[in-house]
Amino acid sequence: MSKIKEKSTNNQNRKFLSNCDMTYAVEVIGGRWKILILVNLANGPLRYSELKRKIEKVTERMLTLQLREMESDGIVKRTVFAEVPPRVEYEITPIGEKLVPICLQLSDWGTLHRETTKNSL
Amino acid sequence: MSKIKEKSTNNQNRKFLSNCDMTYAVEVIGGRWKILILVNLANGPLRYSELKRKIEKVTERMLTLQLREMESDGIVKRTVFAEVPPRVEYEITPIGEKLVPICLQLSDWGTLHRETTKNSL
DNA sequence: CTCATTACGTACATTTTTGTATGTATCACA
DNA sequence: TGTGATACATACAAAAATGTACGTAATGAG
Repeated sequence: MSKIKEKSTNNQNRKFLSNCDMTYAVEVIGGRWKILILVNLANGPLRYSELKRKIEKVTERMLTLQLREMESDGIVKRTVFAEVPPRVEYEITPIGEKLVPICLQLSDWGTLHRETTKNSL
Repeated sequence: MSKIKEKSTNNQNRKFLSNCDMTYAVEVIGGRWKILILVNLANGPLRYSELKRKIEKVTERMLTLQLREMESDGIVKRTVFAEVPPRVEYEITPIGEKLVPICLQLSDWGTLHRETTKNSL
């Protein structure tokens, strides 16, 4: 906003102003099941049915939908094996990996927040 | 899940299993306008109309709704001054502050992700 | 021949989120 | 007396997300 010469807080402000990337990131992980999927894949690839079992409450439809979105967002990779019965494996992509530590921080924050607010609210 | 003695990767798994906190955190920041509000408040308190001006596309209704939710989630504080015309200021709470750096990381990730995928997708 | 398994697809219903439009109280100022 | 500013509220509508129920192809096991 301010035109040209400014120092110290300017880097911060830059980031604040490029908020689209932030909103964008939240959209990418914002689905009801996406971060659960992400962290479940953090230990290595899993097939569809394994994911289904790990995330008990998700329906097949939702699991499929979220995986497809994550795939087209480039954070998971889908591999089909030509077998019968079918076998499909999902794994995190390198850029998806970079989300994992952030998710863990969110988890920590969530824990902290719960502990904090259970006393005050 | 596994009952008792396990070492190395166990801490990781613990975190992964406490995924509720993660989901919870995503819900807290998941509203369409919440992180924008958050980072706009990161430099100090703002009044309603100032927020409105900074986040141009938000409607008054949405701004109010999101602020109310953030208030009841304990990440922003609302202060009413008994003046006419009315004056209401919003500021981040200490625990809300702790979300800011995480949001910035998300922003960075978003930037990176865009740069990466614009070539490959 | 029948049944189970796997990884989905599809139609439809419900819920949640977001948006649009309009109204309101108070007071200062012209 | 009329107008503008502020920080909302409220009714209604549209859109997006999520859920429910059921179907499907291929094949090996019994």
